Amino acid sequence: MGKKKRTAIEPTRQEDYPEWYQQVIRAADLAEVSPVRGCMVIKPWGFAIWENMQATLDRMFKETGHENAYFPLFIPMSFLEKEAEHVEGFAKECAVVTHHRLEPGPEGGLVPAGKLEEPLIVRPTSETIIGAMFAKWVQSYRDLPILLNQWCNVVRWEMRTRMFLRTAEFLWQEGHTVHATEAEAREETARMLDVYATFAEEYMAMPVIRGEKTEGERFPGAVSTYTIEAMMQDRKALQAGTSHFLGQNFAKAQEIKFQDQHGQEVYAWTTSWGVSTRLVGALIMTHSDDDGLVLPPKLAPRHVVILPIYRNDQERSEVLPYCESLRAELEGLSFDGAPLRVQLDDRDIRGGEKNWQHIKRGVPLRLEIGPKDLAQEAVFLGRRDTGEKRSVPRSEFLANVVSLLEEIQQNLFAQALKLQKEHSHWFDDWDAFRAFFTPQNPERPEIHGGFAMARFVDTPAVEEKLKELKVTIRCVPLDAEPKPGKCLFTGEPTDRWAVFAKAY
RNA sequence: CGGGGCGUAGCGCAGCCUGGCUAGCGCGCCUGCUUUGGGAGCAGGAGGUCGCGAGUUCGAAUCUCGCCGCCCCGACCA
Repeated sequence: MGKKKRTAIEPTRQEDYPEWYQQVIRAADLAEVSPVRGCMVIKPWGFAIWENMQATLDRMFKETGHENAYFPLFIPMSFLEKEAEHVEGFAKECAVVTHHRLEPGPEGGLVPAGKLEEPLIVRPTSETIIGAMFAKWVQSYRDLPILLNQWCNVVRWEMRTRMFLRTAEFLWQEGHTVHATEAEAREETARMLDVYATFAEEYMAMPVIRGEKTEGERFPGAVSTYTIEAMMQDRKALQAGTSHFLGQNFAKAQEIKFQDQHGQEVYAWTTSWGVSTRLVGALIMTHSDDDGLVLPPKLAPRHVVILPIYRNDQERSEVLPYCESLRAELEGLSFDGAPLRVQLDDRDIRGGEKNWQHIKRGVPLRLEIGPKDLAQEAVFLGRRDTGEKRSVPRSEFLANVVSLLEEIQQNLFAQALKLQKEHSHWFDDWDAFRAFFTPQNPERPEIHGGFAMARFVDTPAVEEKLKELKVTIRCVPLDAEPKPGKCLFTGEPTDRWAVFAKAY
């Protein structure tokens, strides 16, 4: 009779969004903080989601002509120093290795010994080390393009960390390519942004805005940075992937040059692009609800979990074979080009508890199978995204399960798109813009704001003004039609406009 | 790195201000019985260097100082 329905996650999103996020991760058993400052342990369920992301992206990279390779974790400090903007961008957050040995200390314990002649940086990104290799590999226009990708970990010594969204060490992929012409490199940059956007929308069911970063938000050393931006359920923006056109900046810094068709020695054009385990955080904040994680079927480690219900050995001996055969039939079906991922969970714990575990972990479909279902040749189906529960004839379920998963995938996308649209507005008026981003209760800010679209001129003055509101320019959408008028912040005439939001 | 909060059993917390029996409570865990279509009930039980280190004191979870970690806000960033 409580006025509030009990939710699996407390607090709810409305009550305390950041805490809700932490609790979802715990309840779904995705990850834990580790004894190492700023670093997380990704647990099997969380890692399985990442593996599914990896598998799909890896296939997409290969379909676009890329090959995987691996470069060292350690980068000589002098490499990082080569590109001025690049150094400045990363210098503040680098882990530095200075010794190569440990010796017993004077009062027990160990002390570093064997000082390195040149300190090594634990890679925050690999432009420089890969560029050094590119310089060796590229001599002729016939060597180009080189299209590489690596899956690895990187370290950025962050002041403030959040599980999946920002940790000192994280997993990612970084693509690095070299091209003979600017046009080709630009095309590559655009192609990979498109791969990311497609992945986000079709696999993560997460609508994104494709856009270009302004000067202040650009990758250190890049000529242009492109991004996909997604809206989380607290209406903050999350940069979910970036693709950089590096121009000849790194080529010049690292002497990546070749002889073209005319025998002229020229600098090459490079790109880089990456997505990280941050995508898991994006996934959580896009779809999950007050009962825990909600997973889009295409990335769910399990599509269907079968929960046998029985009271005694007699019933058990009848129910289990029914479940087994159901599993076998389900595994014979295919969804998104692979066999259905099915779990038969016959652990000896209470049904209610077990059921909730799978709800909290976001399994798209649950089948509760007891004697009644056997008698009716039916399954009792629970659907995670809508919460709907109903009995369905077994044959009908088997005939429809694949399209049902498709429907869930579509539904999650539609819901997320609806949220994004509802909280995206055009602004011509500074006061309205400010009101949009000002919480009602500054002590304990409620969920507010969203994506604001407005005209602007790309100057530091604008970014200063935005700082007061804790708002950033997310991007200039790629499909932005020029809209002549005045800059919302400075009043100067302009036809450029951008998406503004509070961001992670 | 600046401001704020927190750190007591696996999780969530009380106790601290005003130092003093054996450090409690809820959930979870183990055992038994009863249950069983829905996050079970009863009984019994296990589990704690009270974040770490110094200090004050006859005596510290409690007071003082230092350090570490986590969370929130800021600066910075994927």
